[in-house]
Amino acid sequence: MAPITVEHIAERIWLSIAERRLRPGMRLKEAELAEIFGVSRARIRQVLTALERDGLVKTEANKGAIVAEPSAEEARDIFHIRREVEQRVLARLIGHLDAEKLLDLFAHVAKERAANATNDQREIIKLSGGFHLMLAEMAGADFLWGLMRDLVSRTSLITAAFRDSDKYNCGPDEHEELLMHLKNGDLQKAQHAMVHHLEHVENELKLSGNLDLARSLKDALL
Amino acid sequence: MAPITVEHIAERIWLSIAERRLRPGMRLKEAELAEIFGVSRARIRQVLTALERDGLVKTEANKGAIVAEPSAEEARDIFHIRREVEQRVLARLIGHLDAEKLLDLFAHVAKERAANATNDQREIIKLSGGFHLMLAEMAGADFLWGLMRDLVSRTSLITAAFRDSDKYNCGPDEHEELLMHLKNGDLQKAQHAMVHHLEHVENELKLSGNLDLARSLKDALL
DNA sequence: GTCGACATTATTGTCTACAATAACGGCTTT
DNA sequence: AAAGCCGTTATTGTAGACAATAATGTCGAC
Repeated sequence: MAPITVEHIAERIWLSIAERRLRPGMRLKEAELAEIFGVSRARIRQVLTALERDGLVKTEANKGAIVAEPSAEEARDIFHIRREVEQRVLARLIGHLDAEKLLDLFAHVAKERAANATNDQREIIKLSGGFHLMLAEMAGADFLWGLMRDLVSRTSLITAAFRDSDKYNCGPDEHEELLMHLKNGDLQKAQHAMVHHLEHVENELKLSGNLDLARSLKDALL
Repeated sequence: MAPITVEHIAERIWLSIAERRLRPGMRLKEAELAEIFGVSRARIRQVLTALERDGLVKTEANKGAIVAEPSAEEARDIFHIRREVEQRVLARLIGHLDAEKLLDLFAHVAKERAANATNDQREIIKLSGGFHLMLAEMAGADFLWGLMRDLVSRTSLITAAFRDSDKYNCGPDEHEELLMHLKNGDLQKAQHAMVHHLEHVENELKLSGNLDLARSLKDALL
């Protein structure tokens, strides 16, 4: 049996948040999580600090951790910064790209397509974020990769919080279009496609209106 | 006496790195640090994960932590992203600014000036970074604030690694000029001043120089 | 009956001891 | 003598026990 690692647990929680099974504001008690995953509290503590770093949970001293409750303004900040980071990633990637990497990327998109066909939500979420992280990793820029991991996590949370439908769709088509431009070595078009892609995701969220799902108790009663 | 908190230790190490008393590549053994600061290893562990999040140290599984060794390319990435984030901070700040906050900001610059006058390096470092964090905090944007904390830390490291002179100078004059534009409510000029300020800092680095060896850990921290 | 102080309980924060792992040095072997 | 294997040692990873803190419920006074 595979060992239960910190990353494994963190991913599990991330997916639960992205799938809306864990809602913003929900409390995450250490002992409870330790019981569920069959590990010690020390391990859970590491998981929670990692999740906090990625903006998925918020912890307060002596009060424990809850699933983060992003505001609409924060969501816009995140998309704004993400736009810049992704463009930078592409600029750095252009120099490091070779045929093998391109093949890997296209293969990844193929997997996304397969997951979409079978409607496997969990897989779709993992692969959608994975595509963007893959670009950052191939760019060989550790700092940007770390930022992207953060931004992808936060985007998942935002999507879960502000999207109407249950579908999480960072579409394969737009990913593939992007790859075509990369294959042609056309940075500007690739960046443009990326920006368009992100705007597409952002525009499907209800960021302007009042958010109605999973607010805190006091907000719900006022 | 004040209790030794995690943040306190982290700041202490951050300052040592910024002052070049801890050099990139230097090993940070948990037991040693615990001894020096008179706390348990568990506490040190928290400190190291916090420092890793801010890009100041790099840890490898079962191999411990070392002071991070940023590359010149990474440095450029960091400055590039920081430029965007700072501009966003200013954009968000404009709406939240009032007379009291402006006074606090000017007071902060005055402190910077005082520290410069007495040539108190440690204070200069703290205040220089603090100014930028103050802007982010006043903007009321948690996400951007977190990013800025990260970026300020990394900038300190970069400055320590790639700068010739021992002076760390995020000048008060340029900070004050920025504040004047904010006071006038002129976002564009403020952003322009910020970009210029950051370029100024970046241009004083030499991105080909490399680093030399390490002294003892105790000496670096005392 | 309501407000406030106090005791109780639940939860997080910290420390110490133990286990696992990787670096180091000596030994054997060719 | 050099290279590779193996045992020792140093260092990190993990777990469980204990302490501190905040939330909750209860009792008493006005």
